[in-house]
Amino acid sequence: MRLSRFHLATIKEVPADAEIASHKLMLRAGMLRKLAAGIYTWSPLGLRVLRKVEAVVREEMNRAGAIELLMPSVQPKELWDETGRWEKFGGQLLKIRDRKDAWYCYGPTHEEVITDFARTELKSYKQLPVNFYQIQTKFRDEIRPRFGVMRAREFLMKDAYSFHIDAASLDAEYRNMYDAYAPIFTRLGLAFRAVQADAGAIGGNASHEFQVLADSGEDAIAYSTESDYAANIEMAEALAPSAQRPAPSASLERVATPTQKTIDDVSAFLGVDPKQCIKTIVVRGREGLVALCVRGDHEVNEVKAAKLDELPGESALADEAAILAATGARPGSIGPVGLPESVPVIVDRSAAVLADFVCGGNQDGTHYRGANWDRDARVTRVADIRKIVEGDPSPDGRGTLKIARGIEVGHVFQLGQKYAEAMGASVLDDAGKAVVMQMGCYGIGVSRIVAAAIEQNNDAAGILWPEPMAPWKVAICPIAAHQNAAVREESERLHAELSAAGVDVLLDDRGLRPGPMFADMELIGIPHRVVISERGLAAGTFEYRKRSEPENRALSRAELLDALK
RNA sequence: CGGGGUGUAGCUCAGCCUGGUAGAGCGCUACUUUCGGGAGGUAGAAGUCGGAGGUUCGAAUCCUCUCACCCCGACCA
Repeated sequence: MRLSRFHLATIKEVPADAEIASHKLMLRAGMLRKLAAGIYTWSPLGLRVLRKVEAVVREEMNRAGAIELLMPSVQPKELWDETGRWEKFGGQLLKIRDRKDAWYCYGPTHEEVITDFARTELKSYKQLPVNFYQIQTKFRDEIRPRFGVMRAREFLMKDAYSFHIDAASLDAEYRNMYDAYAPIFTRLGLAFRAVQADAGAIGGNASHEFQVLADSGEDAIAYSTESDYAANIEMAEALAPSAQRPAPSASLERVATPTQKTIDDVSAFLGVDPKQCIKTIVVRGREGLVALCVRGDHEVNEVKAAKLDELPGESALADEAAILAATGARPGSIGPVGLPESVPVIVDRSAAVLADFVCGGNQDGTHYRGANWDRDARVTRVADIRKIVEGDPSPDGRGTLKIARGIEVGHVFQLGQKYAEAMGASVLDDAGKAVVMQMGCYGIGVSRIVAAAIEQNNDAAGILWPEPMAPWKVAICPIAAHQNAAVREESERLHAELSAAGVDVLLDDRGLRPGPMFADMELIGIPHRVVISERGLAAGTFEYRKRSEPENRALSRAELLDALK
């Protein structure tokens, strides 16, 4: 490729609204252009990278036995009504209307469409198992898109869906996909970790996420110092403390805390460790309100809480008026002591072993000290409802937990029969009996991988692409070619030779001065650079530099070709 | 959804408080000198000041409405 015939549009200034390295660099390198919030044009340069990622994903999916197809991005409402997700999916679903006023959505995911496809295509157990995938544009109307293509509304995703006669077959394919994902991210040069995950809105049983490790990641993952345990912090179990609850030794006493509402304020005011306080959160339950109690230094894990039987499947804070009506106090003074019978009190495992604790007084401007479970406060149930913190014991009993940040680039789910059941997707088994199929689904955020790779691989000069996703492998940079025919000829010859050898090579024939030319090649992250100059020609060597290394090397022609092929 | 902020040339921004002929840097075009780490000179093109309405002799500037975008929050008990 001759750069003079390509469209490269790098910029020196950092665009104002980019926050993180990958977003800044993608804009500076001219890979992206924003059209609207969370909606981007991929420039020719950006697209080259995106296509390379796509190619690796496609190759590994094919290798793992999945079959590619392509589904429509616009989907009729009727299909989504069948699973109830037209309503349940919420605001992320972009709903649109056609000229006849019929409703459609722009697909945020394709369980409905693939299940519809499967129920008409698949009739016999002999056609199973089968795994269909596509690489396609999705749209999710995110509350707050940010960081460029890291969290965009429109994005490119690889989504695969497998169909099975039974759970054992699903399990095997789940394992197969899990095993196929590691080589994808490894080939793309990413440092990643597979973690146990919550199934979220997609639903289902087993679920793992593949997280690229990066400080700018939006997810938190917990991992053990001693074992290979790793889980999204939403899922990581906080074990029950081994200690038994001490017997009460203090008597219950109401104290005035006129302006102290937060745990920090109350504990400082009363001279008590936050670990001796109970934090009470009031959420909307299935019927009425539910009180969630955790230790003062802990936080409620909303994902865990949402799974409680007492909650309607989501964790939403109660509004102040409802809290006041039910407890007699406002947030800041709520506690488990003396709550009405109608409010279940769910107590976290760590909170349940406290004695003589401080908690809200259910009367504005007061707290209790010396409170005790059972004696003073009713316990409906003890459950794991808090977020783990660093230093908690690992749930597998080996080591303690640490927390790292991650970018979710892949997610595998066992859906079970959730969609097949709702949409009536069944096949005949070997006894001629209709059996509802088991399903799995497996996603990879293709466009997000591009951003994640940059987060992990950049320096002051720009991007350092892992070779498999670099827009070109080699850049040829002629110095002062306009005044030196030999430089021109040698550059052309090397370009032709490498191209013929199948090397993805870029000849920078724009005629720029060396400074801007080098700056551009470094910014866009070409892994290998060869400088052709009068100096080098005179010495009979090529000046070669690896993007990841600080020094040039003088190579003979043979050495150079060897290094680049 | 709540709070805060910003919309002026392709990009980054100044000008607005205190109303009076639209600015800078980068980029772009032409010519020229220069040619191993984002060069210099000369000349030039380029903006319905997000949109609508209002106040005023006069609005980028003041007022009202509206749209878009950005940031923070949405675990506070």
